[in-house]
Amino acid sequence: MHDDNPDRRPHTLHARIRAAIEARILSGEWPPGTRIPTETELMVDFGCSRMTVNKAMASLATAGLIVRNRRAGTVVARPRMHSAVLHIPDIGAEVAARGGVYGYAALTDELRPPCCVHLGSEGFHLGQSRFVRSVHSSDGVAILVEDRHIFLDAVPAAAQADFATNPPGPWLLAHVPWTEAEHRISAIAADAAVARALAVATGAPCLLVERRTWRGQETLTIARQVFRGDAFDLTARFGPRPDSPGGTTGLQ
Amino acid sequence: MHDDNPDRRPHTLHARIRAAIEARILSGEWPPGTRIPTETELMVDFGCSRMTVNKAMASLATAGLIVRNRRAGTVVARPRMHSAVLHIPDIGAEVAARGGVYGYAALTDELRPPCCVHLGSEGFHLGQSRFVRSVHSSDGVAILVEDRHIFLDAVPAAAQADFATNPPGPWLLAHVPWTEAEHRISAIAADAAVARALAVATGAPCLLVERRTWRGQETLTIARQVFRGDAFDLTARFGPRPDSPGGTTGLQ
DNA sequence: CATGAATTAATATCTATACAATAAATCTTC
DNA sequence: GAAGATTTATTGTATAGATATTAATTCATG
Repeated sequence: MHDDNPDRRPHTLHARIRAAIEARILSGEWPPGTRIPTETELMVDFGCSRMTVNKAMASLATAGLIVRNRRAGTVVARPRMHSAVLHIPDIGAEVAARGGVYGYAALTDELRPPCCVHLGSEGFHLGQSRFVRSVHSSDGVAILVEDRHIFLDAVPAAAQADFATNPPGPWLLAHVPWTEAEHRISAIAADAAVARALAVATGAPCLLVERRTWRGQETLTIARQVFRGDAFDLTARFGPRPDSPGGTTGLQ
Repeated sequence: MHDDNPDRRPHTLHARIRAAIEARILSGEWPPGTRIPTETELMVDFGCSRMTVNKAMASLATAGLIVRNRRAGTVVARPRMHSAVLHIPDIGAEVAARGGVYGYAALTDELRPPCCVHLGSEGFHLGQSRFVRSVHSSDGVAILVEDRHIFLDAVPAAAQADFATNPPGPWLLAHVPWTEAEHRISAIAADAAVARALAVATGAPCLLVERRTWRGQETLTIARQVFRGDAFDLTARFGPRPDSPGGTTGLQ
């Protein structure tokens, strides 16, 4: 028995409408903030009833792709920090939320030619990237060492961004819509380089978060973050159903 | 400005219908497998149109609480292992998936009187619990030390379960519906007891997962799992929208 | 009995319409 | 021109009905 829906085109009308709008958002044709046609206009465009358009739009709204307001209309949502169930941590915001003074310093910032990058045991062939190694601190205490690759094919704007004083994580979240992320979390012992950067003993337990983020098939960024084990934890709070609250991160 | 919805009762009709059915499922009045009244019956019960019932049911279905089939009707879904975005790991299944021989041994199994339990820096007053300390291994190598409390007020059936040969995690997942879970993930150094149980050096990096699971307001279980840092990682893969694939765990 | 055709019970989708709720825009009045 | 009232554009919810789709069941036929 072959695939029942080979062209990936949903067969129901409201699903097709949803897919059409979603495609324009994810492709970047309708960037965040773009005003989307009204239900009445879409009803004419697609030659169907408003209820059908409404079903498609309601689905996009609960998915967080668009924001709807009575009278004001519907706009493409900007990428939201807290939308993910295990959210992508913004260390600066976490430190500030606890009243600490956040510090950021870039140690390395360079362009890297297309190469094979290793994540875990796999190797990937990837295009030119901007590579930034940075240290993040709270009240002068180093908390996190981060190695980040941003792939310029997928995110050309990253070539001009200022990562000397601004951490790349929040910049990416604010500017780049993503469709998928993978976190890999493990415990490692600090090696000499990490121990020096974090001012801990060699062999001290650290939390390693390796993250890869995609838009569609395209890899946007790969991050390798090493947190001080005694200063950081990751917290994810969620329900078995998708409408549940998102996660948080916490400094101990 | 006070709370706009103090009684927590949704004001729209389809949301009230959804809430009514959801309540019966979560309370256990309609356990998994129960046949739910047809749309036509509910339409009469609630005195509304079938479309309104349909909207409520469609929402429950996408949330994964019910399973709908044409002609066959609608039944309460059974709790699914993989529904959570960061899923609750079933170590036995993970080991088996990699062709390893899974081992489980309970070190302690006792009833504990109502007391205050500490999780992180907070203390909670909780009822009588069954406490099980166990070691999980892969091919004879200890991977995980787990301390688990199961609260008998919330899960009375746990008093009779056999945890001498069956790990409590999968038993809970199979028997107890839950509404919310919190994971707290950090890196710690192995203390003497953990080092002995896992056969690693004292001070070796370990991944600590503290998990608390609720049904409604009631705490079902608290688990403290210490994984060998060099043998385990947690992987979460997800999208910014709720219709994305779930997470996995992995043994390295 | 076995096989296939017809029936039927249930969900799935779509339409057309109505009215409610919200907030932006506009107008009135001082 | 500022404050308040009114209009209006847009989304949100609900209804009643129509038709499509699916799969369990029953029935007919060999």
